[in-house]
Amino acid sequence: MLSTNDKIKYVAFKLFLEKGYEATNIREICREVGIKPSSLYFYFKSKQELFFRIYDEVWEDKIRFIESIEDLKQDIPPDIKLYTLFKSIIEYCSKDISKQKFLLRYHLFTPKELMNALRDKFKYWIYKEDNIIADLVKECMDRRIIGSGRTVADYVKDYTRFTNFQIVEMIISNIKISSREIHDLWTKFWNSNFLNQ
Amino acid sequence: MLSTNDKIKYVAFKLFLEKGYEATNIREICREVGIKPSSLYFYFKSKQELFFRIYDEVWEDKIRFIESIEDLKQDIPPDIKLYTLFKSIIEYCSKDISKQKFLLRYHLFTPKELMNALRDKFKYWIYKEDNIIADLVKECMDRRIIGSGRTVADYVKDYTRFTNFQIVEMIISNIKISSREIHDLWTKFWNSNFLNQ
DNA sequence: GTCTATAAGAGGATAGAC
DNA sequence: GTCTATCCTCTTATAGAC
Repeated sequence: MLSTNDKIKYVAFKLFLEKGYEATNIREICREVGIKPSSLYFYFKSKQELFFRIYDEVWEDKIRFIESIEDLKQDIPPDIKLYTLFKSIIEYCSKDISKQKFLLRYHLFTPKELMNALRDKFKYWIYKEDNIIADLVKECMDRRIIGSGRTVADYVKDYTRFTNFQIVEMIISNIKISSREIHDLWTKFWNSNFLNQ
Repeated sequence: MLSTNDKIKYVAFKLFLEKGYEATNIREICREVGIKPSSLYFYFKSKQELFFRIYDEVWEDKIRFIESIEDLKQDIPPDIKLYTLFKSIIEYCSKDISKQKFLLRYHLFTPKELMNALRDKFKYWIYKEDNIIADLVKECMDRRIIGSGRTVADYVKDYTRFTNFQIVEMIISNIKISSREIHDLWTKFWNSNFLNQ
């Protein structure tokens, strides 16, 4: 059973995703939750605060998932770890694409009144995600698995670009990527972008 | 010098793209145009009508561009025409990506009150675009340039999917695709999806 | 914690003068 | 064609009772 606080966030997330921030109003959220608007303001001091709490939790969930991947903590070659990370993220998104669609919506079409705060938050979370990837890339370079002619940042950029693109494809086409496809996509990507450079 | 009608559409397009339909209000459009709200209602009977007129014009512009490509009317092999069409569309989008970003926004995150009408309009325009591609695909099959093991519709789907994804990549990454890249992308796509099937 | 009641303003749209 | 003035509804948010 969800607490009132969680119910509000659950309903608001759904409406912010489907209808967008501006078109979603407090009354509708409250109607679906089964409370009066004044009660919502007991939990969240404004519509903006409600939105940002949800936004942060979407990212928190993703980062926590990545940090919980057991294989990344084991003594495994770092290139295998990069593949495992990619595969895990795609599987995480396949299970429930709505969180990624939410992020895409607000990164691509940010409401003006959320712009400044959202840009800072985005930077913060991307930095966290990039650092995890950068550590693995560094290890690959140290062990000479990939060339040192490019910077770590370049490799990280290619990796996140590749991963994000698969996510966007899943959102737009509304299809899931099979294990076989994940493997094929990775092989193509790894051979053309990371090896022999 | 733009007419008042065109000025309204120009300003409204910009705001509908950047702020979204719900967050854009008539008063703001009128302020930027330099008229009073009641004057806008002389040209457009509602906010929805204004939006749909803009939406249709964005598609009209794209279809008119495609129909104006001289090479598609010449006596050239149909596979070369398919490449020319792809190349032309990417160049058309490179010149001004905002129209495609507008379409992506409203196809991916459609305001509820526009949903039904927009779905019908979308079907109408996609049908037009697909027919142009289907004609070229049919010619390729007739001349045995591509295999007949798949339906025309399958080929068309692959083609539009491929093209649209390059457009989405341009929108999200905010970069343009060079002539060289257009050619390489096409070769890869053609060899893996159209030949020997 | 949840309610009723309401403030204060912004929204789309219209009537009718010029 | 463009204006002034205004209608009516919806919006976020708050005050204060229980």
